[in-house]
Amino acid sequence: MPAYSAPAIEARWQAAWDEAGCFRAKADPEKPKYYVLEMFPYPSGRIHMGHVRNYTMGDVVARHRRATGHAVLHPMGWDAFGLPAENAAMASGGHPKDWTYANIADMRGQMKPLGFSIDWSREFATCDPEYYGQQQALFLDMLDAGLVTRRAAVVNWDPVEMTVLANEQVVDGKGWRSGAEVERRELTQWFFKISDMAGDLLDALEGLDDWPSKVKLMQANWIGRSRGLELSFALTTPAPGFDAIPVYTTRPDTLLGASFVAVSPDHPLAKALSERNPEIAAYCEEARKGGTTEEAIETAEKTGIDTGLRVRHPLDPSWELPVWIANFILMDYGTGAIFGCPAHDGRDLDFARKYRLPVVSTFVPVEGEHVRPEEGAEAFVPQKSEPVRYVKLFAGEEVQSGDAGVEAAIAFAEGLGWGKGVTRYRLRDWLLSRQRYWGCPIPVIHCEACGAVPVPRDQLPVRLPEDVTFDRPGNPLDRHPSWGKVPCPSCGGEARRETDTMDTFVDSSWYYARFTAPQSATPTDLDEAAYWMNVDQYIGGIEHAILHLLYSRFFARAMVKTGHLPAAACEPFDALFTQGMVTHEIYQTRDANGRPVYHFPEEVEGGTLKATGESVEVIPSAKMSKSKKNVVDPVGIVATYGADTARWFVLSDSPPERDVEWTAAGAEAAFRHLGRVWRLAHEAAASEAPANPAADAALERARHKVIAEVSGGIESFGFNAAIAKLYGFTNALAKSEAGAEAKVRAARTLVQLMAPMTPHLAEELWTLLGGVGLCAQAPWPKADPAMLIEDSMTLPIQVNGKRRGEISVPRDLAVQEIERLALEAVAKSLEGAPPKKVIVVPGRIVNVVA
RNA sequence: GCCGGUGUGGCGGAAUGGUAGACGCAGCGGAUUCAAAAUCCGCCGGGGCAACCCCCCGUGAAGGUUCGAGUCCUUUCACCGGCACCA
Repeated sequence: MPAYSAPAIEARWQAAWDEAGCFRAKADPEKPKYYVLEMFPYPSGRIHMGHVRNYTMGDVVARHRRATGHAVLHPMGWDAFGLPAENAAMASGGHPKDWTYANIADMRGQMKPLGFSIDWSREFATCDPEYYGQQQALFLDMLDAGLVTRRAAVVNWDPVEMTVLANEQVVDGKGWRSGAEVERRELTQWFFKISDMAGDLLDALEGLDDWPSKVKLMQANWIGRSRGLELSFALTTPAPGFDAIPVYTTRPDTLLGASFVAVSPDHPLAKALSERNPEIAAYCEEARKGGTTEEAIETAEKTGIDTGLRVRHPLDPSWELPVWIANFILMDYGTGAIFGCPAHDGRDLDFARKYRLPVVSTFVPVEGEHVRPEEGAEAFVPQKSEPVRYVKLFAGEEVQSGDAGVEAAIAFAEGLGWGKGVTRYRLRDWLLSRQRYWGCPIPVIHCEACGAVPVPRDQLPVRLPEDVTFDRPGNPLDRHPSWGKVPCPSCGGEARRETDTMDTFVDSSWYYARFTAPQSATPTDLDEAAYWMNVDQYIGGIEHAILHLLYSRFFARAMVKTGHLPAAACEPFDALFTQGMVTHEIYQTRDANGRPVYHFPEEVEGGTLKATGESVEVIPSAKMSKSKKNVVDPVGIVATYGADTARWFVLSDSPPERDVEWTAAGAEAAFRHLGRVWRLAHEAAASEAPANPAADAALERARHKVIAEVSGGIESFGFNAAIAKLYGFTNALAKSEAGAEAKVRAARTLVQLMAPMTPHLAEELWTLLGGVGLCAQAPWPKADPAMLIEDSMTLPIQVNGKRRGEISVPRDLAVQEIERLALEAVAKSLEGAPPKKVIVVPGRIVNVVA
């Protein structure tokens, strides 16, 4: 028997699959179709274990579906635009294009040896002009359909580099390279009008039965539908151009607890006041420092400035409230102005305490002790569904839920005409402009006479110029000598190209549709899209739960609206699975100054550095990252153990939705197990043992059971559980005294069930065990239901919920008889006392209440 | 700060409200071997007991619902993901 050696077999079977064209996606009217897609990778240049895990899961699904008679589409591509390519160009002087395509070639070379059943003929990169040209066509159609708009938006501005920064380039409120304090600055930008679809995007979540409920919940909270009141506070102090401040509130029932009105530093009123009042201007400038992220704004210390203006309370003409400008009010949400009710909002309370503004409770709990916020307690913010007792009431009942209070307040305000109930969404329009080079150019030409004019479709794609340099900060498109100078398509006069490129989320919002016809001369081919869409199973990281998935759902709707997808594809992903990360321990020593120094796992052995013998500190597992050096290179693992071991390991130890910790011992164990299967298969193939009726029947029973368990495990994404069952069946086969024929049959089933996870090993042993053709093309085994039924079973007996014995009974024994046997079995524990009650859960358990 | 998730032996983890710890790793004992590697067999949550039986404790912490809770509810702690220009 030859020893198990992956290098000897894996390349050979990959060639055999290629030659047979096993993985070419072919429409077949005789078969149900199945489209399985994993989120495509960013071409960083190296694949990592997270990729291996993600694509292995998709591959298991794809291979299993092929075996169960589906026409399968399983494509791969590259999410190839983005910042890292420009950063690399700045750091080492190359060109983003060269860097990106070289990385793609490297990564493809690292991926192919893993044996994924991918239809590589459909591969594309989003930076291919053939792809982004179609994206420009889509953009123009969306522009025509009224789905695109242009207006001002706030960006991170680095005042030293004079350039826009991405959020990740802002560290502690400062530019990552210049170290200068970042400012929030307004720029005119392009938007997709996703907020027009907010209601539909929210309501349609309900129909996504095969999405994780946590993802649907996160999306629902992100879209954030709220019912509230829009009202205006009339100014009692004159202000130029303003006689009132419109405010939106989701808690109009707390209006009698209002103690101030506050506007965003970006509010028109704040801007107007800044022009006349240097103190206010200075405050607004200060408040605009720091990054644009919601996190930065929410966690910053709350500050404000009293404008000196006063407004009248709508419920009491004699009641005046001060108007503040405050840094925690977002201009993007509602009207950019609020009324503060410190008693029932934590942020307002912090603000009120800091600036000694009044705190007035409007409701208290219905019962129980309650310390009011005005007496020093925390803000009282119960769930809106919870009933509370109103102590400052102007509408509805004294005791009512917050929801009822809100509705009563809205009805009251509408009745008197000083406010109106509105439904608002937290979801903002999708800002798609980026002031960067390495992205899809926005196909628009700006003409002084004609405005923003679409590039004529016959001039697409608008290609990125290649003669650009990255020796300075800022967008090379802006400073390119000739690229931007074009005649206006409308009047022929002098005009300029738009130099903004598209957010890379645009690229990944429709690639799933492009895979159905990747060479089409239009964005999609409707026949192909109608056949292959929707994606039956989408697999990727939980970090994409909100933005990528929401944008893709929006794009699918936009593509339906512009005629690029059939109506049925408006929800592009039928089923979604979010997998966990691959983690690893971190090995750290310290340099002379006590700063941490990280070491790669392969440099460490037995808690010490191989090179110097210095002992390392082991930090618990975290997501693999280059900076912490806790990465394991799949290429090395494949070279040492083979692709099958890597694939088996990433699926075996953890449930797929959870993180998995890569350990050298675990990889070793996976390899040993594959070797064991290898030996058992060879032993079975060489066996001449005569039939052994009892053992043969037992093994056959176990064979049917494992078919049922593994099939169910794969279908429900219980890959780790399926693998545990395969371990169990391997043990059963090893111990079995069955004859040669039964053992060969069992071994053949074993390798076939393993084939989705370890396809190369499976092919080799399939052939050895007399399997016909390629295992990759063999039909999936079926379990005989009759073989799955056990004749007798063990029932545990509890007394007061604690296990005190067990009985073995025929599976269809009458309940009375089970009860009698159960009482007999636990007679000792009952000490002669008659039981109060006996609960028999047929087929499960008996509980005696003593 | 806000939204979402996770927490079970030395470790990764299993368990439709029904025998907690399947399966694997590590460890321990044994077989095989001149020896080792490889392989095979057995044991393996904590405590009590001479001991199989048996008894007590045990699923981050504290309460609750239930005949019965790792699982459901409330509070709380820790860690992870997202927060709109990282992908």
